Amino acid sequence: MLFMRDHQVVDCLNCGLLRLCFPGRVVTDNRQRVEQLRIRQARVATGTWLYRPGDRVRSLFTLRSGCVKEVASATTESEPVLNFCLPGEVLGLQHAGADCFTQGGIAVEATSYCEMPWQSFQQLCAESPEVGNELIGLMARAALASQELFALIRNRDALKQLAGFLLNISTRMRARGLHGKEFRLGMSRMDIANYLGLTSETVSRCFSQLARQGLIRVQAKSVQLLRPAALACVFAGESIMAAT
Amino acid sequence: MLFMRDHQVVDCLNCGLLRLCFPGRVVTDNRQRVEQLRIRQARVATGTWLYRPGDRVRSLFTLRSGCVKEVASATTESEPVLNFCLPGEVLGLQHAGADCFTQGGIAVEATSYCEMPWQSFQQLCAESPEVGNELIGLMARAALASQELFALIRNRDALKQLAGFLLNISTRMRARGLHGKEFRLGMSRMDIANYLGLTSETVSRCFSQLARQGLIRVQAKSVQLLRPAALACVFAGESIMAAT
DNA sequence: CGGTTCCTTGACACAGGTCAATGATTGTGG
DNA sequence: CCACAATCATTGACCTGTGTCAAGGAACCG
Repeated sequence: MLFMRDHQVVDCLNCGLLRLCFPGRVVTDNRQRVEQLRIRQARVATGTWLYRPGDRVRSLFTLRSGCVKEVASATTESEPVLNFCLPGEVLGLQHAGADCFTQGGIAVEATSYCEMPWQSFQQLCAESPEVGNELIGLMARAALASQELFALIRNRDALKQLAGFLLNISTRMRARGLHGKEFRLGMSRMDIANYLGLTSETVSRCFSQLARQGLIRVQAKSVQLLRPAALACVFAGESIMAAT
Repeated sequence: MLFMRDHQVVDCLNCGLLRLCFPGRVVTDNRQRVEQLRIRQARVATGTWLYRPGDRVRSLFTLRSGCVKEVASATTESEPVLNFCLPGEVLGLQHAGADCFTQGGIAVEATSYCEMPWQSFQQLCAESPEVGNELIGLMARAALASQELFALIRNRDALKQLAGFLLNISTRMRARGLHGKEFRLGMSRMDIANYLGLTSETVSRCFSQLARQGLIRVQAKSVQLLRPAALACVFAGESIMAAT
């Protein structure tokens, strides 16, 4: 595995994802302040740890492309996956105010991200309560999303779980302005299994079953949702009616 | 079911749980400010909704005694339980900045709590960045705890799940200065089942099994951890060695 | 192009869901 | 304060769904 970190200081105001990091109004009110955040951009290869349990917490991350899985333990994989972070999403919010990471973050495919130091960010919060409120809102929404996924996983039905997982990914992609019906799942079947609390075999079988029923199309890591409404029916536990 | 709300304005500085709401240093630095928070105290009976999905978010809650379950849906129970809130813990943090509740909170036993308006609290945050940082830290820790529980539930073994659940409750009780080895589980078996993603029968069977092995003692809703170390072994998946 | 890793599919066993009946506990009204 | 009723907890028998083990095939990387 190549060590291909390649840091460079970034100008947020030229960043297309700017509004995804923080809502526009905060930024326009604080152009000079945002520039002081000293954000660094980096690209890493599959399998790279963005942070490990025990590392000192110094930064907050925003994904630009790729996918990062959050894991509970430092041991070599096959561990429960706590979350998948998608492009445009913020990573590491749960460690605000903590000394050391209690979790790890691993790129599951080639990933580029921005890294902003907490220190300068906290300073910005102190100067502008508005930014602090944005942070609080961001954390609250993340917590709600986390609990929603929580509920998803306890749907004691591998097929429902996978259907819910795909719909969740789709929704999050759409929220970032990407195609919600055709996307690439960068993570392995094993990662998905460790996320849903299943085995990779079962995940595989469920993919096949959904494909056989004509609800999705799977080509390696590319997934296409052919009948999202029917998929939602599967998730809800109803039989597949003639949904669009 | 009796409607036994009984509001009264509370003086936090005489509250024994004060330090549990917010760390001492914040309070001592802001005595006058805390008094302006206009906190109300209330007692409710089993089954009372503290808030329902769709209700406007106005307040933040702190439990003084009892237990509240957070649920995803407004329908009458038998729904996934997202979290149990124990005495001394803060409820509703995930709704910071939101308009309406997306979840509901139901007392699973006779419960008393404090209710503080977000409005006055946010004002306090704006005046004192230190309080804002406390809030952020509180939310971050809550998110981490939530993800830890997340991992717990995916232990695909009903016995391990229940062992982990009991240890988790025990740890949280101890963190609040209560007995960690002997406590009352106010919620029903069904609630526990809905929380762990099991059925009430399985939960019941696991309680019996742990009791049969001499690890716990169960008397209705009272639970006593006889061999916590052995319980931790069950949770970890190891066989029960001669742990204390 | 070859080797490794990952994905898919099959056969089988077992944990836990489902259905059902009995026993304990809680709360209510006389 | 006690008795009754309703809810909740426990236990058993049976069956489905998913984990486990194993083998073959596809995709990815050097």
